Amino acid sequence: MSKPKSPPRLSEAELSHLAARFKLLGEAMRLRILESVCHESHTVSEIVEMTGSTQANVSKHLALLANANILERHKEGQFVYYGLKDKLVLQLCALVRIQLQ
Amino acid sequence: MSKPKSPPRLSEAELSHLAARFKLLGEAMRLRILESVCHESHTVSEIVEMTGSTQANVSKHLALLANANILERHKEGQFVYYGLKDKLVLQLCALVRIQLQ
DNA sequence: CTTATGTATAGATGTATAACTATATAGCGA
DNA sequence: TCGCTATATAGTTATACATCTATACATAAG
Repeated sequence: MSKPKSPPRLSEAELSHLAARFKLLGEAMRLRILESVCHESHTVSEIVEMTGSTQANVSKHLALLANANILERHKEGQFVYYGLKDKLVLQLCALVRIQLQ
Repeated sequence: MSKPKSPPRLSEAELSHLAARFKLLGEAMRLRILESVCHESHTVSEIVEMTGSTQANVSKHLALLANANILERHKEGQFVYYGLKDKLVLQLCALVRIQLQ
C-alpha cells in the first residue's frame, strides 16, 4: 500500500535557486540586454548602444547574467563579446508573453 | 523584396510586464506559497502554517499573486481560499528547474 | 451586542540592488 | 614609452520591497 503521496516539496536550496533565476529575469534592463544578444553575440559597447543604458550599468548586468550561465563571454583583443548561452530563457519569455496575452 | 528583417523588438510596456511577471516569481516565499496551493486551494491560515511565515506577510504575497491573476481567491464565510489560477507558472518552474539541472 | 477567529492593511525598519559618477584595468596603436 | 579605447569595478545614492508589529475589518458563535 502506498502512502497518501505527499507532494515532493522543493528544498530550501532549490527554492532559492529557482527564485534567484526568476529574479534575474525580473528586470526590464536585463531583458533588453538578453533581447539584444538573442540572435548573435555583441560587444559591450554595442549592447550599450542597443539598450541605451550606461556602460557601467550594462557591464554589471552582463556580469550577473554571465555568472548565472545565461550568457557566455569571450574576449577578442580589447573587445568582449557576450552571447546567449542558455537558449531556454527565450522559451521562458515566450511562455510568459503568452500568459500576458 | 524584403527588408533585412530587424528583430521584432519588444516594446517598453511589454518588457516591463514581462519583467514584472518574472519578478513576482523571483521570491522564495512566493514560490513556497505557490507550491502550497499547486494541488488544491487552501485558506490563508493553512498557507501560513504550510509556509511557516507570518499571517500578515502571507496575506500580502497572496494579494500580489491574486492581483497578477496567478492565484484565484474566493471567500467562504470567514475563510478565504486561494488556489492556483495560472497553471502555466508550474511549467515555468519546471523548465527553470531543468536549467538548473 | 460581545467575543473570538480569520484576513487585510497600515506603519516602521532593514536590506537588497539598480543606476550613477569616478576610477581602475587591459589591450591596441603611435 | 604614451595615449586611446574597451571593459570592469568601487563608492554613492535612491528606491523598492520583504518582513515585522500593531491594528482594522469581517464574519461566526454565544
